[in-house]
Amino acid sequence: MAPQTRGGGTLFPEVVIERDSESEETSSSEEEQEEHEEQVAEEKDDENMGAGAEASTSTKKPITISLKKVCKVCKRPGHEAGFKGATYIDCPMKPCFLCKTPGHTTLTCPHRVAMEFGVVPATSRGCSSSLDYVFERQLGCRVPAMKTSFSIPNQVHCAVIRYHSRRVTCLEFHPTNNHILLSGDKKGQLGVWDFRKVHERTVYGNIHSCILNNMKFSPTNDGTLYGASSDGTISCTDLETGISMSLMNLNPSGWQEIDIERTGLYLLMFENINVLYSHYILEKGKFAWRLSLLVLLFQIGPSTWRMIYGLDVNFDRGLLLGADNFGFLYIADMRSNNVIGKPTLIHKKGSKVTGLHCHPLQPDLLLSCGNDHFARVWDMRMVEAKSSIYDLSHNRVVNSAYFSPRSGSKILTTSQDNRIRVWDSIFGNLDSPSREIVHSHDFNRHLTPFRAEWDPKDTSESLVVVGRYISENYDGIALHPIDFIDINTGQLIAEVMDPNITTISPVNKLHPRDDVLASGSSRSIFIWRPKEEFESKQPDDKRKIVLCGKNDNKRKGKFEDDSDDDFGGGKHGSKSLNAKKLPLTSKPHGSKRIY
DNA sequence: AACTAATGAATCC
DNA sequence: TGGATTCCCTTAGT
Repeated sequence: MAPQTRGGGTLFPEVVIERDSESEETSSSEEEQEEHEEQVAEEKDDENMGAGAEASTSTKKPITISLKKVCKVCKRPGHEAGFKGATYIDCPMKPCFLCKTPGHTTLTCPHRVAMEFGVVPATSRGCSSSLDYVFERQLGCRVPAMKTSFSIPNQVHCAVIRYHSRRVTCLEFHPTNNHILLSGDKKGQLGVWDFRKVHERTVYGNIHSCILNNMKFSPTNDGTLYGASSDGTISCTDLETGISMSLMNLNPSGWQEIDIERTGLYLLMFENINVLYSHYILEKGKFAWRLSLLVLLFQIGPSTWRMIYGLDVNFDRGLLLGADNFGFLYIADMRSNNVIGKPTLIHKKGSKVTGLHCHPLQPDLLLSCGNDHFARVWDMRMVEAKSSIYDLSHNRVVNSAYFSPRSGSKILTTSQDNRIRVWDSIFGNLDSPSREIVHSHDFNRHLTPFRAEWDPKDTSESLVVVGRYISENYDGIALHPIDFIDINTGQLIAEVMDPNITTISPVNKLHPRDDVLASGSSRSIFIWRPKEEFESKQPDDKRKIVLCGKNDNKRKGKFEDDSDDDFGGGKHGSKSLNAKKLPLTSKPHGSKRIY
C-alpha cells in the first residue's frame, strides 16, 4: 500500500516511536513484538504502518516519541529509580543520595554501613562487606544497640495523630513542668499539650499568621514563651491564657499590606496586572480583582516581607535575639521590650539566618548559622558586619548550629550536604570540624529542615538525636527512623522507629530531665520512652494514641480552624478538640509503602 | 489508583 | 543580580 501523505509525502518530518524493549517483567513473546514495532517509523498522519523504509529516506529530522520506560530521575531508559516494594532503588546515574559522591548508590554506600568519619569499613559490625551488611540489615530489621549506657526512648508512649493542621516545625519541653510539650506548626499555630492528658489538646491560632520557626522559654518566667515566625514577628505568649504580644515586628506596615516605601512600584505593577487581567475583569468582575490582589500578595509580597527564623535569649544581658531571612540580627531588651540599635548583617546579605544560639556559660558568645553555608561565632560585645570570631564553613545550607549544652565547648551543626559536623574548641580548633558524620537529612521543600540536637541530659556531651530522611525496609515497610548518634565515635547508637509511623520525623526534642523523646512527624506528635521503663512502670496501660482531624468528626477537607491558605491569619483563641482514642496497631500514620 | 498542590534552594544564563 | 527552571526516598488530599 502506498503511503498516504501530505505535501507529496516527503516534506513532513517522520515520527519515530520508541518502545520499551528491555522490560525485564515482560514475557519473551511480547518483547519480540515490541522490538519489532520499535523498528517501525510512522508518519504523523499515520493511517499506515508500512512507511518505515520510505520515511527513513526523508531529509527531515525525525520527531522521536519515546514510549520506553525511562528513569524518572535521569529520564534515560534501561533502569528505573523508585520504590521496589519498601526498598528504594536509586538512579545509578546520579551521585549517591546519601553521601553525594558518584560511583555508587545508597544501597552500597559505605556510609550506610558505618557512619564514622572517613570511610571506615564495616568490619566492626561483623560483616565482610557493605553488601553483606545491607543484606543482614534487611533480614535482621533491627540494629542492635552499640552501647547500653544510654537510655534511649525507643517506644511510642503516646501520641496525637494530626495534632496540628499543618506540619510540625518546632518542639520545646516546658522548663519546669515535666509533662508539658509545646509545638509549633507551619501555619504559625502553637500547641500546648500535657501528654499525661492525651485527649486534651490546646492550640493557639491567633499568635502568628505563618510558620513558627523557633520557640524559647523566658528564663525568668516559666509561663512565658517567645516565638519567632515567618510573619516577621517575635511573640511573647502567656501559656495559661494564650494572650500574646508582639515584641518585634519586621513588617510594621503589615503582613498582608503594601510597603509604603514601595507604593509607587506596586502601583505600577498593579497597573500591569490590571492590563493582563483586564479580560478577566470584564468577564469575571470581582473574582479577577481578587486574583490580581493574590498575585500581588504572593509574588511581590514575600520578596520584601521579612521573616524571623533564628531566636534565642541572652539571659545575662537580658536580651532577646532574632535573625531574619535577609541576613540580619535584631536585638531587643527583654525588660523594656524595645529593639536596641540597628540590625546587624551577620550572614550574606539577602540570605536566611536559619538559627541562633547563645553559649550556655559565656554570655558574650553567640552562634549563628545560615543559608550562606556558614555557621559563625560572634562576640556579643562587638557584633557588627564581618566581625565574627569564627566562620565555620559548610558545603551547603546550615540548618542548625548548637553549642554543646553543658560546657559549650563543642558545636554541632546540621548541613544540607548530608553531614553532621562537630567542631571542638578545646580538643581541636574551629578552623575545621573535628568530626563529620554522613547522615541522610537532605533538604526537601516539603519537609521541616532536619536539626541534629544534643541530649541535654548527657553530661559527656556525646549523644545526639536526628531524624533520618532515607528509609529502610523493615519487614516490608519503608520506615524513616530517628537516629541516636555518639558524636565521639560517629557510631549509630540506636535507630528508633515504629511500624505505624511511616512518615519522616524531622523534628525531635529530648527532654531536659526525663528519658523522653518528642518527635514531630508531618502533622502528628509522638512521645517516646524507653521500652523497659514503659513496661515496668505501666504494665497495664496501653499506649495512648489519639486521632484528631478530618476522619474524627467526619469533617470534609480541613480542620475547622483551617483557612484556605498558609498565610491567612487564624483568628481563634485556644481550643480543645475532642479526640478519638486509637489503638496503635489499627492504622499507620501515613498510609504508603506497606507491602 | 492516579493524580495534584504545597513551595525552598540550586543552577543556569 | 534576578528570573526561570528544575528537583531525589513528601504527604494528604481529591
